[in-house]
Amino acid sequence: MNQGGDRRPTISEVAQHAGVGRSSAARVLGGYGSVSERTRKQVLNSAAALGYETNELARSMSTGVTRTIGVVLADITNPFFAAVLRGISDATRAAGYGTLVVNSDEDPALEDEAVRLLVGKRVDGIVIAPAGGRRAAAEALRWAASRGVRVVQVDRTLDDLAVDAVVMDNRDAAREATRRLLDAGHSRIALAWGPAVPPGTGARVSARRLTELAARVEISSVGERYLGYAEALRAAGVEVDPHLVMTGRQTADGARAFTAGVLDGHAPTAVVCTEVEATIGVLAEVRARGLSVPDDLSLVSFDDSPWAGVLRPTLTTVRQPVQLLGEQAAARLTARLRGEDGPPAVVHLASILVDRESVAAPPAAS
Amino acid sequence: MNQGGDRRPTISEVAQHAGVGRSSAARVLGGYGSVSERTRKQVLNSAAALGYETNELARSMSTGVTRTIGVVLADITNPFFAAVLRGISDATRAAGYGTLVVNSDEDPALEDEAVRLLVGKRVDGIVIAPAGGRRAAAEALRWAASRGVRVVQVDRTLDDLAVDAVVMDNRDAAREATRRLLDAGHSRIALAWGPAVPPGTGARVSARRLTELAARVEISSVGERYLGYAEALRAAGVEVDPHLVMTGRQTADGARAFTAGVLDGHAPTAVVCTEVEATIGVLAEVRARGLSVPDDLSLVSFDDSPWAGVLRPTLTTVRQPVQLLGEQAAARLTARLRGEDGPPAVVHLASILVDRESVAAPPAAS
DNA sequence: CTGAAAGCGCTTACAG
DNA sequence: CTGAAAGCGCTTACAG
Repeated sequence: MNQGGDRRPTISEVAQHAGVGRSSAARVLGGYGSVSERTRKQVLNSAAALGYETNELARSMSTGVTRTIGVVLADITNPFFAAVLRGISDATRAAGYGTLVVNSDEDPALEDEAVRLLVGKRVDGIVIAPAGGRRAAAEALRWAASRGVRVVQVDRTLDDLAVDAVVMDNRDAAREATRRLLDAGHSRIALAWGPAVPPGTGARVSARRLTELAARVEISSVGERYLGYAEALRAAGVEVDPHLVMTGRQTADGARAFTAGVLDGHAPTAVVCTEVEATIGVLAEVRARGLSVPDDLSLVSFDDSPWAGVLRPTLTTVRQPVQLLGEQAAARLTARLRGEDGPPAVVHLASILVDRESVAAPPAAS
Repeated sequence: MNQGGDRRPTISEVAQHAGVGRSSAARVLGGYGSVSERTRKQVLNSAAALGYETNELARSMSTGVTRTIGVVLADITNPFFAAVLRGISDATRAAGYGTLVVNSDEDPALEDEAVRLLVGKRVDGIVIAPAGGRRAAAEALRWAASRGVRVVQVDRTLDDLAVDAVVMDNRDAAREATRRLLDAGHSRIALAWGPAVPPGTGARVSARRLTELAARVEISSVGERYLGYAEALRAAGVEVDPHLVMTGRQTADGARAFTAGVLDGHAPTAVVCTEVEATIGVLAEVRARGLSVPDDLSLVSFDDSPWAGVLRPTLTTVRQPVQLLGEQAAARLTARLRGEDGPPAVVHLASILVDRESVAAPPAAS
């Protein structure tokens, strides 16, 4: 059995062993107040002899501070969120905090439950990538924020939630990506994926409706990317063709189905993929048809990955400083916890476009 | 500002509001003991009215149980560990636990610090992929385990640490992978990566020495993979050629350098890649030289990824149920926490070989 | 500088 | 069933 003595010595025991009062022992072990050099030595010796380690739980109980922050992300299995978490975790660790993670799977109900769990555990603050679109209710989150739990949003923002946020400049990034394709001579440019159409809505939606969805209903990062895409097209005098904007299920399979549909019709000559999974879905369909990137279809994707440099062709991608995103969010949070004041701010991080081989001129006769 | 009333109501306040004793209120809110239907109603009403939520911290303080488990992994940015964490997190959440994660970056010092942090926060148990090789000191971990903190090892095991473990059957998997190559007619088969040679040792090591490193010093999963590779070769009457076993820095760049070296000499016709990063390094070098997989070099890799199906050629890989690995580890831990008794067990999970296009017969004239 | 007391918000025996 | 008391292991005022 791996028992072996469950008890850990307490301050009282150390004090007794050292022959000093409890408060004195607490002062040296807790690192506050002042004590004579002599008693400090005695206490330290006794602590070492007994193998004393402070009980953070008890400490938190009396200080009201846990030095733990909660993190709610869609799915850490997604490389994007894994990197965000890494950034958060590194930054908070450096500041002396522990990190409690929960996956929300983009499910508002799970998210609410996660937030309640974290608040119940008395985390000092929460970093969250809110699920469910800009106008999501996110009751637990709003409740927590209003009760004084510090929260910072990462990657996405909610309407009417006045707390700090750190996001990528998604609109800008998508505009650049689209422009790269425009500059190469394309005008029929697809987007995988765009704003999701609420189930039940007919599949057909106007460009105007897409813009509305993007601006109000969609997860803000996805919405911003659509907006950037549309802006780039319009600036080049190209109309947004709703057929070329994916509005179905936001998964690799969804992207693949979208690609199949669009390739069967008046096909695009290029595509912007806003997520790794979108890229994978698009490529799967393109390859299944024996088509070639970039000869038949040019492609720009988001979220650079080590694989992008090893695929053939190598992929032109929007590289986002994802880990930095997490670090900044955590930094914002710890600053607030340190008492930093001031109105909520939203920090935008710029991305860079990495040119590789997946963009070429459109096929001659189209 | 997002303050707004930092105070949350306590049991005492609810009791007062309900006009009952503190203990009664505690009984209904804590869900223990027995109370009359009447007082239960009153308490519940008051709790709702005041917006009472139990303070888990205080509860933990008196029960000695935090319902939180600690997880120490090398790097969650690695898809393998991300999936492990996901599995752990799902399983523990279902069992009502929170998950505190820390990255160790394969650094024993960071790992020790992480374990201490977790023990300080009084986690109920720890799931860890120990860094530093089978014989690692892992002082904090051994200390924790000996003090009654439940620990289970995942993906790797330490010598002389008598606690549960859940691992992949790495030796078996590597044997299969190597055999696939042997069956295709290869006999010069490289391994990226194999056991790391401690810095300072000359680059040249014998096959015997490699086996010793694999069995005793190397991280157990990596060691097992080397052992499986060697067994398959020997079973086919092929000698292990130490030149074909990567012993340098275990990174994508290290794998690339190894590939370059080996391709400059008496080149192998096939390679087994035991990690995603190894695969990426090998492919990078192969492509830089304009060589073709599988015409010039056959390849089997570990850790299936969505990308593997989209690369050309698609990659023959060993698919491991990584998320399951995490789930099982967490299940083991929660079972122990529930009081399950018995000697420490190590659970082996089988992997399956997914045949795709990256294996062919060796080039005719070699 | 130092010690005894009270308090953090729960749960756990202990009487009624 | 119900309430008052003690205790979990710290920190925080309060006297000396």
